[in-house]
Amino acid sequence: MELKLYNTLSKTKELFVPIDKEDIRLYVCGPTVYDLAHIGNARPVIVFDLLYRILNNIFGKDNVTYIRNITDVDDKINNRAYAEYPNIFINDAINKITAGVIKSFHEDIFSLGCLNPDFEPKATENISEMQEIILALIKSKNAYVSENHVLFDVTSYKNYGKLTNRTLKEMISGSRIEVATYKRHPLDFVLWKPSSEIEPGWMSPWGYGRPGWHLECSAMSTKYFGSHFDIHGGGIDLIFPHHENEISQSCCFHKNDKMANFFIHNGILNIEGKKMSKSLGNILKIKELLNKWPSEVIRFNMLRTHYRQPIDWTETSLKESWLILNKWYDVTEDQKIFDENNIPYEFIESLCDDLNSPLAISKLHEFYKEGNYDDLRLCGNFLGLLKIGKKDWKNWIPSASNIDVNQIEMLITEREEARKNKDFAQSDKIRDNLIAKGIKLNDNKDKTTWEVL
RNA sequence: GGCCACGUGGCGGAGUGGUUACGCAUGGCUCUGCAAAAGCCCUUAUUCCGGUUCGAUUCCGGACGUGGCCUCCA
Repeated sequence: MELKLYNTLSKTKELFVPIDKEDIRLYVCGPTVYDLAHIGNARPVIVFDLLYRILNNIFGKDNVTYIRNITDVDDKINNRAYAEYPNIFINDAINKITAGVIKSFHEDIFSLGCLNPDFEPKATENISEMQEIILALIKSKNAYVSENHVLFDVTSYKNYGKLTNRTLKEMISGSRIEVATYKRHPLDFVLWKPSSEIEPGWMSPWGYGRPGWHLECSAMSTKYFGSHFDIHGGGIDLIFPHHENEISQSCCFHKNDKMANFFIHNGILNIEGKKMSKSLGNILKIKELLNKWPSEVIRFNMLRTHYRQPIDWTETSLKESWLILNKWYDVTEDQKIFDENNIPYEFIESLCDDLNSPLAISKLHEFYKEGNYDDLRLCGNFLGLLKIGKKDWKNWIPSASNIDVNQIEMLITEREEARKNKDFAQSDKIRDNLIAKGIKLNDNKDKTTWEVL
């Protein structure tokens, strides 16, 4: 099976050819762990989980290595640490913050059905690796020391701006930031910066300080993957400066012309047509969504839009996602076990065309229509859907609700009696009372089921 | 200002140089104590203006519109 992927480097869809088909290397930029993950954070996690599943399917799980790092050096983390633990050493305060956020992040994405990466390195655990790169870059004159900072000299790398598709001149013309005095060129970026006594830091040849953001991915990808790997992924907003700067550092350090063969970026996510932002107060946490919807609704809703398109995250589309899954769950048979290697060609083929999940999902609709429920379930499972079992799906209730399942069952039985006795006034009264509580009854041929509105 | 992406029916959302997937909603029918659910069936679309072509929604150019990046936001 041929896999085609859109490569930001070339701005075209390219055939994916692994560097070594027995050692395929996928590196994805993970979260900065300053606060509970929001639904925008979930997008790359779900998208690259899908890519990981496809790579596993084509090349074999043992031949694919997936790394998703954790950024735990960041001023937003520092600010929380000062505020919440003012009386303890800053590095310890930070650990308390990040440990909690990481735990929560793991819970969230486990709920969303994402496979674990093989490695999940943290910036704080790779400080010496980053320092090694800095030393080498200073030696090779790609970096310089200035006012206790170490900066990367963007003019020293001829391909700077290639990923972003902009020249240095074009970037400066659009620049709105004030240029720090210690920079030779306005776009030079920090590899190491000094920390005050109250800021987190590590000892280094350039004094007590901390690394710049971009450096961690160069250090961690080098550590696990060496100088050159297959795919580097992340959100589209990471193209500049993050990935551009990573490429500069890594290529100068390794004396390479490529860091990764493919750069893949997912589109942004809006909430009800608006960008998520603190000022609008519309930052939607994954946990909030998990309280309101079965987790597969969230995952399915994400996959219904192609990963490179912007996605508008709305209540309406969540409802529609729920409706479709509910329809599919009606025909699943939990006991059946499938051969995972027997996935229909047309389904995988859709996914192999640059992860065209909407087209792949249309195949599921066709399977449903044809009554081919085995392939529906098999392909659904591949996408991480239709996995929880019919009973769990049907009995799922929002965690915030005060719905009493036993009471509902009792009322249903009571209503059945009334209906048998043709006491429709009574039976309708029971149904209306439940509707008022947000529970809808459906009288199927054999029995009555209920669902939460 | 620079760079980039996008513009498809009531809504969501794919593909394609020649009958415009798929879903949701709407409408009709079947079933049903009623309602719902379920099943069946049907209708509606490629922003505009040029060009290339026998033929363009698809390729090229332009206009208009929307959005992203140029700030350590995924």
